[in-house]
Amino acid sequence: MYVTLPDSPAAPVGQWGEAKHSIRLRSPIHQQPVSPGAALFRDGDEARWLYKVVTGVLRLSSFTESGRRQVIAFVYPGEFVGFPCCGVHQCDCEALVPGWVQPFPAAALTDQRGDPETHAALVTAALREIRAMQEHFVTLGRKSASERLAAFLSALASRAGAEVDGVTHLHLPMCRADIADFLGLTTETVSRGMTHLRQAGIIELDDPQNLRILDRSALDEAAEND
Amino acid sequence: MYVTLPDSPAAPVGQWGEAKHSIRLRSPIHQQPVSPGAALFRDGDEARWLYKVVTGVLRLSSFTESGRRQVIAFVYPGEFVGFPCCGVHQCDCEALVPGWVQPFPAAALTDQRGDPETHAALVTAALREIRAMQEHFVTLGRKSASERLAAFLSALASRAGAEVDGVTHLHLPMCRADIADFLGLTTETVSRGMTHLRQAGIIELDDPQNLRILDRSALDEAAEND
DNA sequence: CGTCATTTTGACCAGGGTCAAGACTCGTGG
DNA sequence: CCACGAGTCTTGACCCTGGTCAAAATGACG
Repeated sequence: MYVTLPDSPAAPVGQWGEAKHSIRLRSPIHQQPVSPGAALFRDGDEARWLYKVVTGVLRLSSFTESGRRQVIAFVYPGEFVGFPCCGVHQCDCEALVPGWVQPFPAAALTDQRGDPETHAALVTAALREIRAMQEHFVTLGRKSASERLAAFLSALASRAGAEVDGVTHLHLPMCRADIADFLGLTTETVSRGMTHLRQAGIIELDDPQNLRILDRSALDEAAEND
Repeated sequence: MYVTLPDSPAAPVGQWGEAKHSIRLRSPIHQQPVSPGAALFRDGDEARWLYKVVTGVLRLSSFTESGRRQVIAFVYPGEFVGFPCCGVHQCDCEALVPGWVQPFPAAALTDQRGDPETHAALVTAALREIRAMQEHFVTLGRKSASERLAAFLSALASRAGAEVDGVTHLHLPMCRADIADFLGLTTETVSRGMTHLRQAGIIELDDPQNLRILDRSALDEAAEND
């Protein structure tokens, strides 16, 4: 039986609100801070913990033996990260911005004794992960560069966009290289894609990290057809 | 509490042996046959069952709204298929060759009451699925056409290759178009890739569906570097 | 104001997609 | 038994998307 400790001091509420489908869980483990540069875990690490992002954004990445990087996912508040296989983490996990994560014992994934509520939440999250990855397969395998970028921005807008007067404001915590490595492109191609979307009047860039989506339906169309 | 029925007549042992890491489970549900052309389930179907492949090979595929196909996975004996999200299947599932599958109630994924053994096996399979998908991301996002094909053949050889006198014999139950849609390529590129591997002395083709891997280490090298 | 990292833009080129034609296999029917 | 046709696979010619290389713009920071 787990010892129940009081929750750590109230979850810091940052710029990244909790996602709508978030599952709230009481947990005996204190939240812990994450900061850019320091890895939460690395490929090959023994997986003692899974984490739920409370605030901030994490980046999962995997490497080829020849050093090429593939960004597996960006993880936003309310989402879980660190699903192990054979008790071992499968990729590197780093924070893009300072934030807080809530650890959960990895054993709760396979063992329903202890906290059944946590167990159910973790399994549900794993299934959601599988679905998200299947959708990303289509993006990587069957979409052009501009379609990939549009699909990416559209998905991010749904997760982290702030709608003001019919215009969606979107902050990108990741750099162009991160986006490129997520979409299977180069930074140059991502940059060119941004320029095209800007020239088409679909988005507006305040600076490389902050943009406004002027025409959401055009963006969604660009994500599908070209 | 589940009603325990006797197992269906002995599992037919076909050309595709059970994978080494297979998890044996007693189950109350009868095995069912699958044949090419008939879908086991389709994208959007209510997910009442998951399936463990006993014999045969299945193909999971997903479609763009514009009709482009992405093959998500090929599923070999011993592997599970049909992980739902929100109670719904996420892609189409068809058999490539006649075979048998063992159904498991989808509820056993999220509900630990009933059969805890099945539950644990399904969760473990889901985690294995996540790992396999992460590896495929690297293939789709960061490998050239020839690297993808080599990586594909190498992976298949590990799963389904038959070693005879130091030469790995491999039967491909899927057509070139299936391979292409799995690797994010075209049939022509897959075909050219096969020719290159053949001309390099790495593989030998008896016919399009049957090949021998003459130099496994060269194949693995081609999968990584080029 | 200088340095450094990131982003953008341009010029060039090649990997792989597209289109088209042949080769090969297999099933069907005359 | 052979002709025919459909489907799959292979090969060739061409060209476009997007990668590569290089340089200029932009911005952060000491």
